[in-house]
Parts: sequence; structure tokens; C-alpha cells
Amino acid sequence: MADNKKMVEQITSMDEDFAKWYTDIVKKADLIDYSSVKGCMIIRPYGYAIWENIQRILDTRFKELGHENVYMPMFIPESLLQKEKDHVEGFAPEVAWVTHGGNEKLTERLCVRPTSETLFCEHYANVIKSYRDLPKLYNQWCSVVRWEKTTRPFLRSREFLWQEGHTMHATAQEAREETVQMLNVYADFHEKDLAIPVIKGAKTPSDKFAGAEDTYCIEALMHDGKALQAATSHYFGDGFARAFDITFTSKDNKLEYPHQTSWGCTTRMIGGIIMTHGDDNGLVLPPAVAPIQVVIIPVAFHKEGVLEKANEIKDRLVKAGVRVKLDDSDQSPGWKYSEYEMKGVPLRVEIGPRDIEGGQFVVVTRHNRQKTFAPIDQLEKIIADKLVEVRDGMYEKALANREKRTYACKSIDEINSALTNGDGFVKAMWCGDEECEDKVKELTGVGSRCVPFEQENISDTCVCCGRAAKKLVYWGKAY
RNA sequence: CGGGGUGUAGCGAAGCUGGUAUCGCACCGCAUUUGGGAUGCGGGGAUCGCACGUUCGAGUCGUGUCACUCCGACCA
Repeated sequence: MADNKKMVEQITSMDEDFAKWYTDIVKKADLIDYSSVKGCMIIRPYGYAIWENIQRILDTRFKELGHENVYMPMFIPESLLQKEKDHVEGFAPEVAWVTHGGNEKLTERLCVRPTSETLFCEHYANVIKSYRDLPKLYNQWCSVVRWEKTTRPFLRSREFLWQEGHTMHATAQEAREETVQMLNVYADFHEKDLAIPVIKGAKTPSDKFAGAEDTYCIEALMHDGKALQAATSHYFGDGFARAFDITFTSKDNKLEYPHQTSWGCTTRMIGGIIMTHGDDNGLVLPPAVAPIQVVIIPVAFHKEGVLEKANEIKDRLVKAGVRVKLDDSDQSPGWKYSEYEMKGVPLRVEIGPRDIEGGQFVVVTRHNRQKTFAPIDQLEKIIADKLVEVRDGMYEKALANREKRTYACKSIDEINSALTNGDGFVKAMWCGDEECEDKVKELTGVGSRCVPFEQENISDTCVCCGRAAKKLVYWGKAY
């Protein structure tokens, strides 16, 4: 039964038109609806439930590491935004402004936060006095606005949900450690919970966050071979602290500037989940964040005992801590199979008269459509095992796609010929010069994605200019 | 911001040389069904993106405009 035939005719095939496939999934799996403002999407219950699961897992980890949640205002006065020069320049083109309160024009216009560094800094200047006040490990869950020109659900919306951590430390070293630690939290979350393999690394100087000294990122490769920046973590040094006059008195009574970090991830991750794991039958969700982990489909439930047995299975799984749904609506079983495959539910349990007679149940794994008949007295164990198996299978599949689409290249020509096999990651050496970075993009279409922590030596010379190479860089087309 | 495409019911579409809107899905009701998107019968739902113009008459022709979407550039 584990054939790959496309069972759902309502969505565009991903090989035919990946972009169309993506928007079909987003709509047909009931994740979002469009609103009347371009780029502002309505996140529907099923989509929001995925976000809630992401939030719950990450929030727990943040708190385990000592972070506290706060809430900052959504408006930033123009003068405050302008305190750090690089920062304003980076964000100015995509800021939305509030100019009126009621009918009256404001004396100073307010920007709708595109990010909250400046707000945190303003506050930190007030509350940090002594080394005893450090570190400050704050995080907030909120939405931000960036007035993008082209928008796509989850991947690039004008308002999006995210989490932004902002921390202050007494020493540069401690701040650097925090930056890397949080990047590792994101990487771990992606690989273990979302089953998305990621490359950890640093952005090149031209690609750093506005105002940051170093920007780290995790990069994932989507099914179509385009890269997605899944999360970032920035080290600011004391640049913002100087601009905002944040000082503290050290143990030996000297006035010092604290060192700062910020790190964030967004609803874009949902787009990443879709494009990493989805297939022609719809969404495929990793069990850790799936709103429904197991859907129970009773077959011929008008017959004696079927619904009772289905409810019994549901109760046992709820007790075992599984997010489970029993669909006893009067749609046909076939309709339900398709519906929950579209929605990416990791496991489907079928229970019908024949199963009850044989003391068994049927379980089907979404990511590969494998069907298993299993004894019903081992229900809890089998479901738990299958959920792990699904996560592992999804990860392996995604990793295989990335490996298939990763090309090591020593010259521009090699890059161009590699890319004729389809988009993907190009691993190539770089001299460190921004000019070469731009030229590679111009000549091949792929831009620098990150300088991976795990360096390899592919060649001794820069892929572009032939001078001595400094770093291995991952290049790619990005979402 | 540059280049392409599309706007007719919730969705997808048809509508010829202009004559007052059609089909499928979805939705509602009833019945029969139920192991891969069931069937029959009945029903409701559209000022054809918007504006102006040509005409006795515009979904259809003209001008303008708006929105959405895809491909680039920029960006989480």
C-alpha cells in the first residue's frame, strides 16, 4: 500500500510548480487565510496550533537557560530608532510609520517595531547600574512589522510572529558564549523536533544584521533546493550600549559598557517545515509540533462496536500523552484519509469491524505511507515507537535531499554546471573579499548563505579570484 | 522597484462577431451509503475587481485604476 501515487488531485504537483504547490498547501491544509492587507495573513487554528507547539518547546528551553519573558511596546519613536546609525539604515526601507493619533498629527512619528533592540536598550539604560544587575536575559514573544514589497505566507509576511531574545552581559566573552549557546538551541530544536537538518555558521560581513558585530545563523535546504535562514543569533559587542549610554559599575568600581546579544526565530519556520517535508499529498508535520499526532478513523462505524472501540483507543492514547483526534464525522473513510494526509498528521489509526475481530488496529505513517497491522493490546508502545520512527524517517529523507543537492565546487564554471542539476547548496572557498562575494552571485545566481562552523578545505584558492582562500562558504539561492 | 500573468458565486473554470450569466467542487435538506476524496433527488448563493466612456443595450469593446500572483533585486 505504500505507493507514491498522488491521491489528492486538488493540489499542484511540487515538481510541476513548487511555488504554486506551496500556496496550495498553505491554504488547503487550513493554515492561513489571506486578509485584506497585502502580506498580512490570518493564521487559522490549525496553523496557530503549530506555532503554539513551537512556542511551548522553545519557551521551555529558554527558561531552562535562565531567560525571562517580558513585553515591550509595539511603537518606537523615530528619535529612539535613530540612535544607532547602522541599525536605522538597515531597517529604514521597511518600516511602517504611525503619523496620527485620532485626528491629530503626532509631534513625532512612531514606527511600528520591526525589531526591538532600541526599546530593550532604552530600558536597559534605566535598569542596569551595577555588575550585580548582569546578566540580563530577556526574551519576548510578539509580532513585528516589516513593509516587504513581495510577500508570501509564512516566508515573508509584513507582520509576522516571532520571539526575540535580548541579553546584556558584563564581558564580551560571556556575550559571545550566549550568542553561540542560543544558536545551538535553535539548531537542536530544528534537527530533533522539526526533523530539519541545518548548517550552523556565521553570516559574511555584508550579510550581518544591522548594527551587529557578528551574525550567526542556521541554514536549511528546502525540497526544491533553495536555502532558508531558519534562525539567527547576533553578537553586538558594546556598540548599542555606547549609542544608548548603557553603563554599569564593575566590581573594581570602574564604569563599563555591557556586551549585548539578540536572537530570534519566526513563523517562517512553519514555511520551512512545509517546504522541507511536504509532498504532493499535502503537509507532513514532525510529531513534536503536529497539532494532531494521531488521527483515528473508524471504518463502517455504524456497525456494532466500532465507535466504542475507536473511543477506547482515543482514551488510551490521551492517557499516554498523545495529541489525538477521533474523526467520527459522516464523511467517507477515503475522504478522511486524504483530509488528514493533506493536514500532515503523522500517524493515522484505522479501526473497523475486521480489525476488531482480529484484535488488531491499522497504523499508517504519513511521511512514507507505510501501513502496519498491530495487536491492539500493544497500542501505546506501538504508537510511541512509530512517532519516533516518523521523526527519524523525516530527518533522513530531508538530509538525503540536502546531500543530493550539495555540490562542492572549485570554480565559477563548476558552480554553473553543478546548478544545471537543480538548485542547492554550493560549497566553495572564498578569499574574504566582498567584491568576490558579489561577483559569484552575479555570475552564478547563488549568494553566500553562511560560513559554516565546520570548515573543510575544498581548495586553496578563492572560487572567484584565485587568490588564497580564507574560508569555506555555503552558497545558495535563498527564500 | 523592474519584467510577466490573472481578476466572472467560497474555490476552479466556460461565456463565440455585444442581447441581461453557465458548469464542476464546496455549502444546506432528505434518503441510501462507509477498508482511499460515495450516490440519488431537491435547494440557496454573482450588482462579472473598480471607475469612466462607446452603445438602444457591456462579463464581452475602449481608457484609466486597484488588487492578487509569479520571476528578478532587497529582506526573518
